[in-house]
Amino acid sequence: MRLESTLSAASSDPHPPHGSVRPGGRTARTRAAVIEATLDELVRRGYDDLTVEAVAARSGVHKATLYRRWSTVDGLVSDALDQAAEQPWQVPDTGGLASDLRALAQQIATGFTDPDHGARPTALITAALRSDQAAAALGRFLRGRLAQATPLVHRAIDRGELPEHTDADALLRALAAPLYYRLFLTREPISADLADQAALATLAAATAGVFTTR
Amino acid sequence: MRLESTLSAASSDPHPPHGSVRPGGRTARTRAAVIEATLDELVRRGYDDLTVEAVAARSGVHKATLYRRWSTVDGLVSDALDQAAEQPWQVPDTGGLASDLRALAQQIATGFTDPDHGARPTALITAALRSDQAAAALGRFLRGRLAQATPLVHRAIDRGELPEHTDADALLRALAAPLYYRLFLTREPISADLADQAALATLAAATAGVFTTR
DNA sequence: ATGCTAATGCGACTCCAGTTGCATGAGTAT
DNA sequence: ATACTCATGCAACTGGAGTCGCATTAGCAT
Repeated sequence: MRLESTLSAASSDPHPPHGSVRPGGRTARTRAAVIEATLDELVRRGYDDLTVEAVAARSGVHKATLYRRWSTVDGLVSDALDQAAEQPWQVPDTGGLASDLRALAQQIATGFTDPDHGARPTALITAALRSDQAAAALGRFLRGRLAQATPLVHRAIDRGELPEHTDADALLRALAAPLYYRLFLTREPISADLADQAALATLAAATAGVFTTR
Repeated sequence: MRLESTLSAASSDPHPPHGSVRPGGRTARTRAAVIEATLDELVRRGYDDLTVEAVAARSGVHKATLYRRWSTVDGLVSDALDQAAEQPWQVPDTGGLASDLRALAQQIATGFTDPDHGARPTALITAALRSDQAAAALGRFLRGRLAQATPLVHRAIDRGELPEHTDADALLRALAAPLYYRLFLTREPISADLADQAALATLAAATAGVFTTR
């Protein structure tokens, strides 16, 4: 099948693949197709049935190519996570700490529970816990998100809503932990109420000075 | 007409649970040896290299027997978790909520970080996240522990340290979540300070009434 | 456009996890 | 103690994941 008159729309991908010597159109298209197929397979069949051959079949990329570039299914999941980490993220900025925390908690919760778009993130993180390599990628992803959210805390400190030496990382982890704990460790459903509860609990602890350093 | 067909069908579970028809000496010994070998392998080689054949070799139980009773390595991990859940657990009771929470958080933290005995629990839970079946066993384990700890909260309510309608489950999850989050999701080391912080944060939120129902 | 080379396609091959049918041994009932 | 049944040992077999050498295609430079 020839693509001579191709618009090479995929070549506008602002995220060139890893250390490829030839980051041109085909390589990028291959990566996009493979990640897409990986996520599809994850959502439809689950990690247990995620096989390199299935991804090869769905993506139209040959099995040997997948093994050469990603080695294993762990590599596929890791790369999908790294790509997710590259996506920009809009952190809430409502003008007040309480509403910011609430919005952030809701954002996290709906990101995984939204009936339309929640399946992929959920499947991806569940899958990430299934190998050391992908777990490392998950760690990178979560730390990246955390770093993007710290301004939220610093704004609150500047407004005088939080003690001077509040540890932004500790606060944000405290907010996210209960949600992730239930989603991926106990695998219980979470509700909007739980997200609000996490926001309120974090707010109470933070204003009490629990997250201040020294 | 075949009368025996219904009877035999009912009794022909290819993977009988531990309440076997013949729970006598050998079966129990086999299970103990296999779980022991599974934990050993998990700690020494990790889940990635946990293979049924390795457990068979270490336990001295034949490979086919393992496949018959546990099906896969997931089953081995699940059974190890179920056995862990059967172990009794001593919940702190120091006479005060603050010290109870602190002791509980420390107990959880040291349970995974103690250089002598922390490796097995850590390896076991990490492994449990690697299959749906074992994750279900982990859920059972965590919910069981939770249920055992609720009296701690009820004692505090009786002492007047917490609001009347405080949700014990919500409070205890809030205490444990940050620790598990870091141990098994971001895979960061945890310290005694973090455990204290979790206890203090939970205390602040609980006394503020965040965990009250209705 | 031409040639060079990285990236991918292709199919056969290897190897080991997992299965199966039968033999043997341990537990239990009578 | 005897017989019966379930659990385990045993070894051959199967299937598919993963590998390899070579052919083909597409990116990039001149």
